[in-house]
Amino acid sequence: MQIDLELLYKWDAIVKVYKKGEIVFSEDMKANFYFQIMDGCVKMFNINDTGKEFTQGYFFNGQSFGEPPLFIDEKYPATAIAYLDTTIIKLSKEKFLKILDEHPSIQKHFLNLLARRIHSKAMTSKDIINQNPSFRILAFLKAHKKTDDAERMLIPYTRQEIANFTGLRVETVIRALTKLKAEKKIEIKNHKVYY
Amino acid sequence: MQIDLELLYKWDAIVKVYKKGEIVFSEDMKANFYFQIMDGCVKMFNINDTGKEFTQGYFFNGQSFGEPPLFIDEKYPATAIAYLDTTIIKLSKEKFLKILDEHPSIQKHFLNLLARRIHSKAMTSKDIINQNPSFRILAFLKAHKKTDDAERMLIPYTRQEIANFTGLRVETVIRALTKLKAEKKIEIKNHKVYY
DNA sequence: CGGTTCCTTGAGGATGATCAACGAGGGTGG
DNA sequence: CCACCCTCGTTGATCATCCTCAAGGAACCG
Repeated sequence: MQIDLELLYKWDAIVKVYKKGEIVFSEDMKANFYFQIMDGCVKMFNINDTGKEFTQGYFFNGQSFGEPPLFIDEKYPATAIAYLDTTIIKLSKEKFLKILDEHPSIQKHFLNLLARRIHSKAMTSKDIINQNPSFRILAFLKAHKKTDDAERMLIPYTRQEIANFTGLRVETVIRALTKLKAEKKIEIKNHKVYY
Repeated sequence: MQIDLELLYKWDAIVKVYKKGEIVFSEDMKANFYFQIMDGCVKMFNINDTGKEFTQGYFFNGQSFGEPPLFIDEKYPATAIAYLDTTIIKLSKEKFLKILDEHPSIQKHFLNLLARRIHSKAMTSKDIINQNPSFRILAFLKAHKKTDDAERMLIPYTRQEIANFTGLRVETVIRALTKLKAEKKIEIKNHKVYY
C-alpha cells in the first residue's frame, strides 16, 4: 500500500472505475495526477511502428504507477490501460507533491519505491538486450517469481504476454519454452508453465 | 552537483582517485558507499555470456551513481569502471542515509534524480526493444542531445560505444549511420557524426 | 614514423521473424 | 447439452535481418 486512503480522501482524491481496456493515460501526455490502484490491474506498455507491443509492467492492488513524470515535468513515456475492470483513486499532482512535503515518511517511501523501480528496469534491460530467447525468458520467469523457493510455481502469463515482456514473438516464446522444458529448467503441465 | 562537498567532508567522506579502467564496483556486489564524481568519468555496463557489452550509462563531473541499491538492500545490477582517470568522493551508506534524513531538500533532490533516471530507462527500453537499427541509433542520438536545437552537434561517441548503448554490433552501426546520412538525418564529416 | 585505436567493406551464415494453418480449451446462448 | 465462438497454443516452411568473420584503410598520438 502506498498512500493511506484516509489521507488521500482528506485531500479530495477522487475514485474512478475504468472498464477493462480503458486508457488511464497515453504516451506523451502531460502528467497531472497521482494514481493508486484500489482494485484491479493496470498495464503499462509501448507500441512500435509495426504494431508490436513492449510491456513495461503490470501494477496491482495497492500499487501506484506513473509517478516519475510528476516529479520532473516530463511526458509519460508509455501508455497505461486497465487490464481488468479497475478502481483507481487519483489525486492532483499539486496535492500529491504537497502530501510528500508534509509527510517525510511518505517521501522516503517513494524514494525506496523509485529505487526499486530503477533497479528492476536496469535488470530488465541487461536481461533482454543482447540476450537469446531462452535467456530472456528465464530471466523474466526469475524476476516474476519473487521468492527464491526451490519449488515450482505457476506462471500466470500467456505466451503472448511473455513475448511482450521479452521483446520476442509468440512463436519464438513457444519454441524456447519447449526447449527449456526439455532441459528441465521449467515444467509445462496442461499448457501451463511452472518455474 | 548532488551533495555539497563541504557537507560530505564534514561526514568524513573520503576522496579516491581511480585510474582509467579501474573498477569502482562490480555487478552483484553489495552496495556500501555513496559515490560522487569530483572529476573524470564513470561507465556503468553489463557483459553477457558471449562477452558483448551493454552500456547502462556514463556519469560525469558532479554526478552521483549507483545509489538505488543503497536504498533497497539489493546488489548492484551492473559494473562501474573509471572511463578516464577519475576522482571520486565516497561516503558510507549509513552516513549517506543519515544525511538524507537530516536534509529534506537533499532527499527531495534524490527523489527527482531517481524519477529522471526511471524516465530515461523507460525511454531507452522502448527505443531499443523491438526496434530496428536506424531507429535505435536515432533514439540514442536524440536522447544524448539534451537541447532541442535545430542545429547539428557533434556526437562524442565512437561507433563501438553507440553499438554498446543500442545493443547492436559495430558493423551494423556503421551501415545504419551510412543510411542515415543518405537520408539527411545526420551528417558525417571526417568520420565524425553530427546530429 | 610506428603503433594503436577506430572505421569500413564484403561475403556468408544463423537466428528469430513472418506467414499460414490448425488444434485445444473454456465460456455462452440456443 | 450441444454448437459456436473466441482466445490461446502449436507447428512447419520460408524469409529478412543482423551477426560473424576477415581483411584492410584512415586517423591520431607519442
